Amino acid sequence: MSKCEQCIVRQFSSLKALNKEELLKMAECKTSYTIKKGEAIFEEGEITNGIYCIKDGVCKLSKLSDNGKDQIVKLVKPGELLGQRSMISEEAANLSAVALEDMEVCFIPKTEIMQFFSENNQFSMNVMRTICDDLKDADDHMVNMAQKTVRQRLVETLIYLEDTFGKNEDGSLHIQLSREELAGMIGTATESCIRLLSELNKSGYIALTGKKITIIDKNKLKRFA
Amino acid sequence: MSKCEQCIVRQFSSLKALNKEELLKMAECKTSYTIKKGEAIFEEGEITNGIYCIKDGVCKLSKLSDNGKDQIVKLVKPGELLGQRSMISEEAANLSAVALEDMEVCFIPKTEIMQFFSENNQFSMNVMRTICDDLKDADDHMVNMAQKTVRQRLVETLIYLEDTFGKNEDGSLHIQLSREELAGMIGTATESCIRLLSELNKSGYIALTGKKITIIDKNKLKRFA
DNA sequence: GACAAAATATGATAATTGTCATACAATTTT
DNA sequence: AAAATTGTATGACAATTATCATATTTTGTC
Repeated sequence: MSKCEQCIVRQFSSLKALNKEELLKMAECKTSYTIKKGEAIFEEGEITNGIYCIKDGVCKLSKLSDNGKDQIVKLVKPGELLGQRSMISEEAANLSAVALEDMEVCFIPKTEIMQFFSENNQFSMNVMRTICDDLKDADDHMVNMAQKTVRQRLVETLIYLEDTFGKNEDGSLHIQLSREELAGMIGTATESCIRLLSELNKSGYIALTGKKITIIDKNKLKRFA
Repeated sequence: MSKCEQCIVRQFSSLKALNKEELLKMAECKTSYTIKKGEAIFEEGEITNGIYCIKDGVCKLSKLSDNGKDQIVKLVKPGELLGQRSMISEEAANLSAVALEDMEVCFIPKTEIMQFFSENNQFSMNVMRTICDDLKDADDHMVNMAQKTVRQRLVETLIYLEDTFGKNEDGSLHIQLSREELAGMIGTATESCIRLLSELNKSGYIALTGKKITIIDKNKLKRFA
């Protein structure tokens, strides 16, 4: 069992407010998991009874719509926590969490977290702030979905992916999404997504090499949308 | 200055966790306002430095999109609190709050609320839970915006309005929204909204009498969408 | 009540987006 | 290595939705 005290990603999450004693307690009750690309950490409707701290890898949070398509609501990076919302609301998960890469996550039981809540006010405030940030992002995202065209959403998503997850040495987006997943992020049909990528490619804003996507001129792309 | 202790709507908000002493303190520092229909409680970008408790009337929370249209993110009823998110995140308001009816609201300064946070754990948990509920609603709303047609969104919004705000004696929706506002809720052009209402009217699912909208058969309408 | 302004309604048309079909490429399985 | 499966790409077409123009109705103001 590894020590939470020495875990680097913890510094980036709400958990940074925990003191030594609390970290030792947490290290004792946590469970570590390895999740393979494509596997689910939890699924919509599942009761989780705790939260997951992401140590390594990226996952998607998505929801199945009535039309059978999976809408991706958020991508989650190392250092972030998963399942806080359902735990606090005492509800089943509203979203599914599926690994986009191989992942390492730690599970911390609800009882433990609830105790931190009642004893460590700074920790509570951190969690609250994180959820508030998520709410702002969700509201903004919603407005974009409602008011922007598919092309605008695609362009903004590509820029977001580069800014958030970085590029490979060859300049292509580091994070690997299938066309279907990209379509699920921007909220459109897979074919429409492919078609628009094609168009951006032909116009010279991006380059497509296999599944790799490279943004050629970010500012030009921004202005175009 | 009226007593918070006797305020009925308080019972429906996170504020129900406050004890007698805290309520007395709050009554002393709160400010009551009357807001006329169409007036703003606060605007996007404004620094609020506290929260508003809605005593009477309904308001819309909206955000101006790049295309110049106002997207309505949420409607807020008596008993609910406004401005919690920006206060906790220590940011300017992300949304504008504009009265849809004449309103009565109370303003409670940030310093006061922050003290309740640190001294009353139940209150903190209540606020957290409310924000978690908002986040779930926002995520679901986002998926709907991304995956459903304008017709589906209109139908679901009409049903939501009846379920949430009730009907008049004549059976029409109690809450009065302009066509532009309704379009702003479902995320579409005003003309498209009007056209679809017309269509639902001609098909007998709803009745339009002036600005009044009456749902004729809720179940049939649901099935239609 | 008359006028101006705003809101609602409808038509015509264009643009966007989704769906279905099919082809091709890449990946996995046998 | 061949076959099967899956993912990507593109064409053709239909459906949805936005935009612009223009009536018509309602509301507010003097």
